[in-house]
Amino acid sequence: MVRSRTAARRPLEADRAATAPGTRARLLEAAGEIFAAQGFRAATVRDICDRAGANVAAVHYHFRDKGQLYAEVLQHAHGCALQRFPMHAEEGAEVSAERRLFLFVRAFLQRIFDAGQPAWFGKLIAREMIEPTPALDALVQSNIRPQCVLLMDIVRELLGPAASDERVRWSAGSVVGQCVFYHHSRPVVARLFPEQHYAPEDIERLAEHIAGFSAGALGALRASAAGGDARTAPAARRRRVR
Amino acid sequence: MVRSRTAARRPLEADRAATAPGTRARLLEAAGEIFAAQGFRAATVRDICDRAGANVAAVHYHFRDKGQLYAEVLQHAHGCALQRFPMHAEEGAEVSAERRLFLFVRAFLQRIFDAGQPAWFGKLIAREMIEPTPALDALVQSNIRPQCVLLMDIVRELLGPAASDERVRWSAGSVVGQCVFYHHSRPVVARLFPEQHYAPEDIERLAEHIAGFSAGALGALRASAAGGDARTAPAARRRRVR
DNA sequence: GCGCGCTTCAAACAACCGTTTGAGGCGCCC
DNA sequence: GGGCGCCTCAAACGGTTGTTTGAAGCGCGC
Repeated sequence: MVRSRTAARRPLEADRAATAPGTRARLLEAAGEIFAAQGFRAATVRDICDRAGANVAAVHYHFRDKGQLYAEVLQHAHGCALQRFPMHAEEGAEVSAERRLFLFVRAFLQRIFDAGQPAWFGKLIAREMIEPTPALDALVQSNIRPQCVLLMDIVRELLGPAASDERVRWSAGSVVGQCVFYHHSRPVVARLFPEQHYAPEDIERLAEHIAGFSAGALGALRASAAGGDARTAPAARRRRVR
Repeated sequence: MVRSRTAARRPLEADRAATAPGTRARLLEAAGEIFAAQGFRAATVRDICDRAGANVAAVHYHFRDKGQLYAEVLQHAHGCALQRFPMHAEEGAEVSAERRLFLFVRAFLQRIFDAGQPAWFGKLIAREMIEPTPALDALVQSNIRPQCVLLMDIVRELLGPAASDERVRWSAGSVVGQCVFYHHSRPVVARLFPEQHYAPEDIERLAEHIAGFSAGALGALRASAAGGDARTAPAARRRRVR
């Protein structure tokens, strides 16, 4: 059978990756989905090539082998996620710390549960958590660390100046932990609570809960650190979030 | 070659699992380590049997197949972790909800970060999260769900009777999410905060933070749900945890 | 037209995996 | 002691996997 061919009208000296939806690009896309869904070992090059509409030998031709294909998929996914999710929230001028916390949480959830193009990026990262590869170091430095300091600034403001670095760090972990929980532990959550869904409006309400939960906790910690509750520090007063 | 045999002096009607360090028990132990280290798919029954000092056919004999072996490993591991770190640390009679929350969190962390015998338990669970196997259904029903309702009872008590089921569910998720975060995202946390360690005393302090963070949040949610903070409901008053 | 790279193809190769088989060892009880 | 379960063993059976092969398709410059 002959597949419709749209490809390969290009000068000799051009880089392979430069052509539009060539076999190589389709392989990268298909491999990303299948690696994310099945893991490196369980994914088969035959499945990948089938989905990409390519021959089995194409993997050996365009990439050296299955391992090299996986490495390039990781870098490709990293690049996609970087340009798709810039870290700054587009809100004007002065915003309260509570509001910024909510914005951070909502954006975090939206990225994680994004059903768009690189939906498999989050899963690839989750797999890196269990079996880290050398590619993780670069990802943490360039992508994750800036988000981390952004959150820690918000948390420190809500905790007040008396909070220790360890307290700030742990509290930031508490916020992020709540966010990633519903993604990383989704199989268990789905079995315990089938009524939980992840449509955009569900994400919005979940973000409100997590931000409200965390703001309440940070306010309480600030108050209790300020010496019992004999005199509640000014910014420790609880406010309705949103 | 003949291995030293200490096994198999038992009446006919006895359950197989009752004998001491028989082939079956050695298989469970070896399979746990290898499944945790390599994942279900990547682990081979030949590796497992080699480490257990057993024949390849032993898996088919004692368990039906590789999948059944994995399922029993999961339940065995969780059972070990549960009885190794029970939540009720020989504490008498009446315990406050805050105290029970702390006990729950600490036991949860201890099970996950335990460096002792079933150290691979946490890794097995983490793998199930991103790559669920059919064995997960049974584990959730028989082992995880009871823990879940236990936590939800504590959370509901701290949230007060006015809390909706959804609020209780999400708040329980917030507590568990904080706990699993440091384990599941350990590669990232280690790169961001190399100073974070997980010795028993670190676990203790981390448990205090998570329980305090959560108790503060639940108290704040209870107060804000009770109509602003014009009149704080009796049990909504924040108490020092521990 | 013709040779020349670049790319794709079907088919096969070699290795490995989970599972099964059938024979036998071993302790136990009648 | 002889039959009977329980358990273990080496060996092989299909099936699947990643990889390789050699031939062919195709555009392009001469």
